[in-house]
Amino acid sequence: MTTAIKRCGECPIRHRALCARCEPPELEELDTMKYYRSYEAGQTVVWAGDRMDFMASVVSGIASLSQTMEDGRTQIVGLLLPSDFLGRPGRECATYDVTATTDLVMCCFRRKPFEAFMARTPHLASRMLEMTLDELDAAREWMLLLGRKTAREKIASLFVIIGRRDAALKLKEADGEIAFDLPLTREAMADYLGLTLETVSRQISVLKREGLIRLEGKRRIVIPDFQALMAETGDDCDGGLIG
Amino acid sequence: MTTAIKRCGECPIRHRALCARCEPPELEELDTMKYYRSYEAGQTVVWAGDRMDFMASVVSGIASLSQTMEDGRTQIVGLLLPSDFLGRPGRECATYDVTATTDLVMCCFRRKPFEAFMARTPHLASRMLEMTLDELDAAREWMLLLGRKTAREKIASLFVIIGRRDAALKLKEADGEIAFDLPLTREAMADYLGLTLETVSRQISVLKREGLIRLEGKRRIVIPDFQALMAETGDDCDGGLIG
DNA sequence: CGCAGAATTGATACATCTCAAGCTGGGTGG
DNA sequence: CCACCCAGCTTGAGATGTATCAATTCTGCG
Repeated sequence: MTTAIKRCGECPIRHRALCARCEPPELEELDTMKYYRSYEAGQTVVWAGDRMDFMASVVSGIASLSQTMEDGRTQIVGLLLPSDFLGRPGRECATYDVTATTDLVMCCFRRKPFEAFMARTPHLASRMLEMTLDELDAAREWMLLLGRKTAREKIASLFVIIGRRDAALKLKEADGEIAFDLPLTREAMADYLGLTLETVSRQISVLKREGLIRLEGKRRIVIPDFQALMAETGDDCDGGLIG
Repeated sequence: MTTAIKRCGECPIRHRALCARCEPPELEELDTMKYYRSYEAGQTVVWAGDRMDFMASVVSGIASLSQTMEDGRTQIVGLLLPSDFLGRPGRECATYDVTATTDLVMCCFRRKPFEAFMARTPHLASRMLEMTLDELDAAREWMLLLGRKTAREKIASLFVIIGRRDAALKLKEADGEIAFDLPLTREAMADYLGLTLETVSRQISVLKREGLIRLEGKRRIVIPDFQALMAETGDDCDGGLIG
C-alpha cells in the first residue's frame, strides 16, 4: 500500500501538479504532510458517496472517475492522469467512483491539514482554480463528443487526444508517426465514449483496415499519419482540443 | 444595450453570485466598476474564439454556451442562469459561442481591472473556485446523461432539473405539483440533450400522453407528480443531481 | 386574415445495441 | 512442456432506438 517516499523537490509531477508554484519552504512543509498510496490496476480507490478523508495528486498511472446507474449503465466522466488532482475542498464525500485503470501511485494529504495549508497559501488556491477550469473545458469538450459525434469520430478523437498528450509528455511534435500504449480496456473505452465495447472493437477494426492506425499487440497503437487521423475526429483541423 | 444601474446592495443575485461574500466596502468598489448589458433572445453575446474584454454575471435571463462542428452539429455545453458567471481569469478569448436564449441582462466588468480586483480579494477567488467546481459537477452529471441515457430519460431529467431549480428559486419544496416556464425552444433542448428536435417533440408527446406532464401553451410545463417524473430519469430516487 | 416560426406527426433509413459464437494470448497446473 | 483456461477481444446476425426527410398543424402577431 505504501511506496518509498520521495522528496517533493525530486517529484516527477512537480512542475505540473497543484504544488507547481510552491517554493522550497512550502515544499518542505508538504514533505512532512504527504504520504504515498499505491493501487493495482482494477482496484477501487473510493466509491461514490463514501467518506474521503484525503486529497491526492496522481504521481503515476491512471485513475478513472465514473458514475453508474441502477441498472449498471456506466459512464466514465474523467480520467486522472499524472499530476491531476483528486478531491474537492470542503467536501467530505466522494462524488464519483474512483478506480485505478492501471497501476497507480498517488501523493496523498489528509484533508483537514491540507485545507488549512491551502487556506494560508493563496497561490495553491489559484493553481487549483486554474486546474479546475481546465478540467471544466475538458468535460465540455467531452460533452460535444458524447452528444454529437459518431462512433468512428469518437474513437478517432480518443486516439488523437491520448496521442497528443503522450507526445507532449515525450516533448515530441504531434505529427507524422505517433505510437503509444493504450492504457484502457475496450470496455473502459466504451464507458468513456458512451458506446458498447462491441462497437468500440468494430470501429477500431475499421480504422485498422483503412490504415489509419496499426495495432502492435492489443494495447499498443501506432498512428502512421497523425494529421490523417485528426481529419476523422469531426473537429476542425486544429484538432479541436479547445475549439 | 444598457439598462438602469442598480446598487450592488440591492442586486437580486447578490447572495448567490461571485460577489456573494463581498462586504460593503468591496461592493462600493464593484459599484464603480460594473456596467450592465442587455441582449434580446436569440442575440449572440460572443463567438467562440473572439476576443472577450469583459467578464460578467448573469442578472436575469438565460444564456447558453455551445460548440458547433464544421457540418453544423451543435452541442450546448452549459446554461448560464441568473447568478452564473461568464469569463475565465487569464483567458483573452471566448472558448464557446455564448447566446442569449431568453432576454438577458448581465452585470459586466472590464477584464483587466476585474482581474486586478480579484488578485487582491482572496475570497473572490475562493468563491470562484467553489462555483467552478459546481459547474464541473454539473458538466459531469450531463456527461452521464449524454452518454448513457435514453431519449425519454433525457427529457425527464431536463424537466426534473429545471423544475427543481425553479422550486429552489421560489423557495418551494420540489414535490407534488410543480409548474414552470420552459425557457428553451425544442431545438435548444435537442442541442442540450444530444437529440434531434423531432425526437424531443415525440418524447414530450409521450410523457404528456402518459400524464407525467401537462403543457399549458407551448412553453409552460406542469408536472402533476414530481416523484413520478423523477422515477423516469434513470437516476436513483434522490434524483441523482450529484450521485 | 394570413403569414412565419415553432412544433407535431408520419414513414423510412440507418447507426448502434444486443445477443451469441468464436478467437487469441498469456498464465497455470498437471 | 504441453494442454487447458480465462479474460479480453473480435466478428456475425438480427433487433431497436433515434435520425432523417417530408408533410401538416399550431400559435402568436403584424
